[in-house]
Amino acid sequence: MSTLPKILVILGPTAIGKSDLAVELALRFDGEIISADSRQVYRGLDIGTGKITDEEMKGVPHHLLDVADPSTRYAVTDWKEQALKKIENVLEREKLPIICGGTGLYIQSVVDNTSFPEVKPNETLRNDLKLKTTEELFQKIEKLDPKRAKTIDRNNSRRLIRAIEIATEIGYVPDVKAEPLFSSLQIGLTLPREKIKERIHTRLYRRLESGLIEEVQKLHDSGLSFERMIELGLEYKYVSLFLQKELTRREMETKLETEIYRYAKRQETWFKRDPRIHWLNPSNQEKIVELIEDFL
RNA sequence: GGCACGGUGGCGAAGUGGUAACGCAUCGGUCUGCAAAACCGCUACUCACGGGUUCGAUUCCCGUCCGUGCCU
Repeated sequence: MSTLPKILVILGPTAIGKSDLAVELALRFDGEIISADSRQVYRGLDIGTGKITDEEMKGVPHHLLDVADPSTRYAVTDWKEQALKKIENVLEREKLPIICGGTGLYIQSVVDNTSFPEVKPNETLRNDLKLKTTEELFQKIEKLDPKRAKTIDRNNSRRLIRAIEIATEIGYVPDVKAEPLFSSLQIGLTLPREKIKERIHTRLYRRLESGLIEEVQKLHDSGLSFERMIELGLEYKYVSLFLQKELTRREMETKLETEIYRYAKRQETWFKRDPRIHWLNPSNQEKIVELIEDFL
């Protein structure tokens, strides 16, 4: 029997209805929500990320929203560190921590407590490596850590650079460790692809009507570069391109719609490989509640 | 009605007398500090239709249909 503290995880692709469900469950099981969304951590990214509003929270405390400035880079390790603290706090208050979000890597980092090498980004090294071809980068990591080279994606320069960064600093790339700190129940929300596509469509147009474009313009006016917003992806990326006249309104809308859909598919692909996830239709609340009761 | 050009996978777009580049989407997948990111793989037994020439046509010829532009 596990004596680890219990946490609940609500995950799934974008536009599936995670936030609403999480609030309902928090009310029912006396929980607090810890958002696991790599973009909702940024202040000012509201409409585009579908950040929950105060009324929608219905008084349920939400953590890890608006904890970073969008011009700075916030990464998994930042999130993991903060999330672990928040979970401890919630547990101390004898409430149920509910992690809710669609960023698989973040969720995994606390569910499995995966380790990340303690090597900080080395900008000078990165800039240097950026000039090399993936071929060259691969040869470099092969020399530094042949074991890591065996499994790394040799076409992915971003990964190659990080691996080289780690290996040059500590000599090799350490294996990932996973030593869970909590006992977690992961509930995955899903719907047929067609449904997801539909929901993405209507949600996008709702966002456009509620001022998505204005939000991006405002962020830009306040000093956030289009370049950075393009990095942030999806809504911020394509609306930025539109505002810079690189896309027509129509092109922006259709491109964005398919990109969001593709993102949803990537999320599903990520989650699919974790057999511990209990997949359910978001409207099947009875079953979800039942699962949680059994778990608690 | 005449003249011209064109009809290639879901979309865009190459191309050749010997049997179909590429981009996007679709579908599948990867994942050791940027994860809404980065990266990988698959996908036209077929080139509007009918006939002809040819050993062989998507590619040449004729006709039909459709589209676009120009002209009367």
